[in-house]
Amino acid sequence: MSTRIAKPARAMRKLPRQARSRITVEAIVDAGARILSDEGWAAFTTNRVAEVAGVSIGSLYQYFPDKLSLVDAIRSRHLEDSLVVLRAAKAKAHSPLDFAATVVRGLIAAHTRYPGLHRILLDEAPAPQAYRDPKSDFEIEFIGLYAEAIAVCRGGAAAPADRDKALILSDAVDGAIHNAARRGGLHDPAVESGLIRLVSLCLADAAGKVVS
Amino acid sequence: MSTRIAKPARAMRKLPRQARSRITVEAIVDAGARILSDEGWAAFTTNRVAEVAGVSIGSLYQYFPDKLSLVDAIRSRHLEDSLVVLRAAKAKAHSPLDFAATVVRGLIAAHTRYPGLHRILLDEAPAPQAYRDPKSDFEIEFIGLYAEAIAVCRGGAAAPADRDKALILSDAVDGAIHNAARRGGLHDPAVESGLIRLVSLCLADAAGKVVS
Amino acid sequence: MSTRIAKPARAMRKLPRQARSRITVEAIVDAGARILSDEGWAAFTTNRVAEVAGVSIGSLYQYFPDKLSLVDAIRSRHLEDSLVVLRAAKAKAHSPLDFAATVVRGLIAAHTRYPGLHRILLDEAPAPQAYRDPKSDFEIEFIGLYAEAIAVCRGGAAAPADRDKALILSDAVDGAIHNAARRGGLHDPAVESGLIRLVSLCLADAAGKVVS
Amino acid sequence: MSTRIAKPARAMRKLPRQARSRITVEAIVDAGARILSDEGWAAFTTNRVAEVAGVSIGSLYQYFPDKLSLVDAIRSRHLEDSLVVLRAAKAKAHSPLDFAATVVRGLIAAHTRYPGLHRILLDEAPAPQAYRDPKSDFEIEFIGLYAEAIAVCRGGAAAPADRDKALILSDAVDGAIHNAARRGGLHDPAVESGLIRLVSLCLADAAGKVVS
DNA sequence: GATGAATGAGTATTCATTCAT
DNA sequence: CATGAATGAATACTCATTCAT
Repeated sequence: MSTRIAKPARAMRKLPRQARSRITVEAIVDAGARILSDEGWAAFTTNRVAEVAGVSIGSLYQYFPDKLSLVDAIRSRHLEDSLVVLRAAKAKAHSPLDFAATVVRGLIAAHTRYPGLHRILLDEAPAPQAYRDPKSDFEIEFIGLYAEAIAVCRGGAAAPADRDKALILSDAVDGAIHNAARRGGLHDPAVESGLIRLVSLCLADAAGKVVS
Repeated sequence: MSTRIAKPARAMRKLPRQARSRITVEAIVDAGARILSDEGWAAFTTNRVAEVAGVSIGSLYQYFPDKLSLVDAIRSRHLEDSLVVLRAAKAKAHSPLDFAATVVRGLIAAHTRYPGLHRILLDEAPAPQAYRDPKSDFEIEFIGLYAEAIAVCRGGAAAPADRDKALILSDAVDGAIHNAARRGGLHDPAVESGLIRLVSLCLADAAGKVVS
Repeated sequence: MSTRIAKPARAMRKLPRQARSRITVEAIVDAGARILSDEGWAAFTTNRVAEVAGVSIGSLYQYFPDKLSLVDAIRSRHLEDSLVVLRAAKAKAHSPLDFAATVVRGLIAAHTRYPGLHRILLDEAPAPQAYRDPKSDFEIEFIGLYAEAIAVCRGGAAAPADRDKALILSDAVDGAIHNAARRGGLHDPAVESGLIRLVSLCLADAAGKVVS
Repeated sequence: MSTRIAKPARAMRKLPRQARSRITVEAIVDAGARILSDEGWAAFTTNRVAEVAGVSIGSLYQYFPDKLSLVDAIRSRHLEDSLVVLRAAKAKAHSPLDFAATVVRGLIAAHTRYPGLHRILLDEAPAPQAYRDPKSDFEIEFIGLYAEAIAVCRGGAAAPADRDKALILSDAVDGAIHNAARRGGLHDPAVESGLIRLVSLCLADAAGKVVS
């Protein structure tokens, strides 16, 4: 969650069809993520990524038309993780508390994998145009999942206004998670419980219910 | 809110004493903010800032030891704006709805002045060390104001747990505002009303009350 | 002789493996020496060196981490020339006069190739740390050759005190050659004969003999 | 010895006539020498010199037309010290050993005062045109004093060839002293005695005598 | 396809020098 | 005379990207 992107505006130059290619691409993305996470945006140079990936700079450009497309690929991975969390949580939306707990714990876990990466992606990496694109596949599905959760919670059909509320809720959770990560307080129990409370409160309210 | 900073780690090289100097410094900061807002981080070159400020590059470096210190100066301005909003809202904290409306509208207004600036500051500009410092003067006062609002709302004395709740709330509002700004939807009425609802809900809940 | 250095403290960034690379590196060092010799330290700009070498500035930095390392490379060449002279002269050390004549003429010749270079290297180019290092490979071999010459002249074994005398003699010759070069009087016959006389006098004296 | 200069090519902009002016000029030269000696050539900026001298940069340029003229002024001081040594030694030239001891000890002392200064002046500071000028007042007197010493030692009248020999001897001593200073071995007893031996040897030889 | 040498536009920063006050 | 704010040409060095091998 957070850096909202799905279809990278700058797509990969060619889809890796052969096994060897796919391995190369993966090595590059891995190296990039590791450098970004461990050494920061300043150390994230295409030549260094190629070196760490054990690949020549020429090969890197065989698969990524430019530096930004590499960042996008790294970012996309993380967005997918967030989607997985939301998809899993939707099933529990009948109980605001269960939904909230599942989402919050899942997102905290997703942000724990590469601790440094998200801060860099958020604070230092230049965001592509598509970044704010509300029309991106990711954005549509992600907000849609929140909206469905609201509908499920209400026990009725989905309403257009649900998306508005979903948007606010999604953004709020995004801010809370990332700012906690920035502070290094992602695993503070008060953060988890406070955020779960916020989510269940909002979900219930959006669904026309009241939480005790 | 958002980019949390107070005392710029990298201070200015020399304080402008004479009137002429102060004008120069102001022109530089203004030019920097304008470039950042209108043209993005990539165009934010020290030489370009000096040019737009109508000042020589040497003068820029007379007052700012390096590029980052200029970014800090620009950032500090914005943080002060956010503090002003919170200070004003605290007085209305007895009514969750009034407090929420004042804070949300104030912050939206504060983010309207330089529409592009905050996204750049958040997404592209490299953040200094102090950025995540929960011990910064700004952070302490900002969170403190939220916590006091909770106490006022409850009608009792301030409790330590108030700060935890204030933190979550502050971060959530931060995320909602900035993501809306990213999308260009900062003035969507649904955003304003939805966020006001979120804030009053959380404030009331934190104060042990229930909102109808 | 003069600028005493052997292993450049600041080594090259990468060793040129391919033939193309070696040519590039050589072109850069050549261009640097020519500029230093003909136009002086002030004109010795990395961009200018690259231009004269017919190479891009990027290529220069591919092989030399910074400007100083280039100066070191140029300097090393010259030191090697001086060593060659001393090595050749040692064989004639049984006769103080022959040794003196060989050394003096050889050094004068070595300083004639790039007339301006040595003055620049001595007077204007910033000297690296290792410059005064008496422990450098160059210094050790260079002084050692003088000391051996003293021993050979005496017809006995090498004594520790020989190094002390070798040091003084080496430094004195260094000063005489370079100051003559500064004056443009390197080829004045009086300089050559006077210096030969000085060297044979000192060598004989150090070896416990008397020159007629 | 060494940095040969007398009449600075770039003279001072105006001679300080009034007492206040002279004090200012002295403060500037002092500050410059101190910075050069303590912090090196890189720290030797006109603005910094002015600051250390407690003078405005404008005032510095009132007395020195440019940076080089300041360096010249600092250098001249040192040359004067060397002249004083030679003048004192001339009286003892009847004894090669006495002359040699006086000169060597005096020069070593002169180079001890500002230990760092001479290395900088020699290794890092750019030398002005006049530097190698054999026609400079300093050079003429300095070499003349050596030549006179030779004549005195011989007990006869001065001969033209004496200057040639004086030149070599002067340059050799220069090299020995400065290289020892570079190594930090200026006070090594072996250096002093070795150099005294060299000087008396050459002086006696030039005067047609033999030293035991 | 892979390689890595080469490119060169671009950037932050310094510092000698001027000149309005 | 003194001040110090302002100037801006100059420079070392980086790094995304290309392309000959």
